Amino acid sequence: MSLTIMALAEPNRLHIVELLRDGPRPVGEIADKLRLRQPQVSKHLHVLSKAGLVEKHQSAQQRIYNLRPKPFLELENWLESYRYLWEERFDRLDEYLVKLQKDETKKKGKKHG
Amino acid sequence: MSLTIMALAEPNRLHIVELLRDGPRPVGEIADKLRLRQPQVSKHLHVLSKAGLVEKHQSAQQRIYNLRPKPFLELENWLESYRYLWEERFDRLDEYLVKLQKDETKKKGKKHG
DNA sequence: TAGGAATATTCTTTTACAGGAATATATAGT
DNA sequence: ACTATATATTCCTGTAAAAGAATATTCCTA
Repeated sequence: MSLTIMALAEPNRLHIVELLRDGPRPVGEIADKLRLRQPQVSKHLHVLSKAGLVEKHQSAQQRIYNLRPKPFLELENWLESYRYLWEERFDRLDEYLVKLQKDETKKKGKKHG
Repeated sequence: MSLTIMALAEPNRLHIVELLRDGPRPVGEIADKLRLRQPQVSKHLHVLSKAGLVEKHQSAQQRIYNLRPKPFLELENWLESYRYLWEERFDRLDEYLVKLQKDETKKKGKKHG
């Protein structure tokens, strides 16, 4: 998870991933389409590879990179634990503020009594 | 999207977000639980705030931070465009390799004829 | 096996950004 | 007004990591 997010946080790497969403691509084509230098693309792909986001297949001199599902699936699972944020009817903030209010009332009561 | 991911990519910020998943928290409590210094927490919260991931509410001297749904929802939507990765029956890689194979065959044919 | 094409690696330089320390600001209570 | 508490801001420094440049490696073809 953390590795996945860190790999995706670099803008050019995110672009590469978004390009690969449309299908597998050799390094040179990625460099062309994104107007990056080949060595930087290779380096970014290396990082993405370490994070398990892409895999490499060889075809003559070319290296074809394509996305791997696992980290995306994991990201999706992680996100699920935040789904309550837009699905819950009432905010937890309200809850919290009401709780604070109550605690405050208690304190004052104690002091006086 | 890009902003969201970049904000989440810093480990301590991710921890903060995961802590806030359980409910709103004042700065000091975040610092305590994550064993971070207060100024760093404030700074991280500032970044998270700029990315729209958190909002701040005031209660006496305390500032209560809590998660905002929007960026999570957007992340979820973004992820949806990758869902084919684990839902599709056949790999796009196979497709691509077969295509390469065909192109190669064509080339050789041309040369000879 | 020489040469060319595609990609990877290495080394250096540059830059963004996280942390540390000190200080400033805001709010409440006395 | 003064003090304490909670948080924010500023300035400085160190460092990780991205880009640039040059070179190495791998593989195919003639």
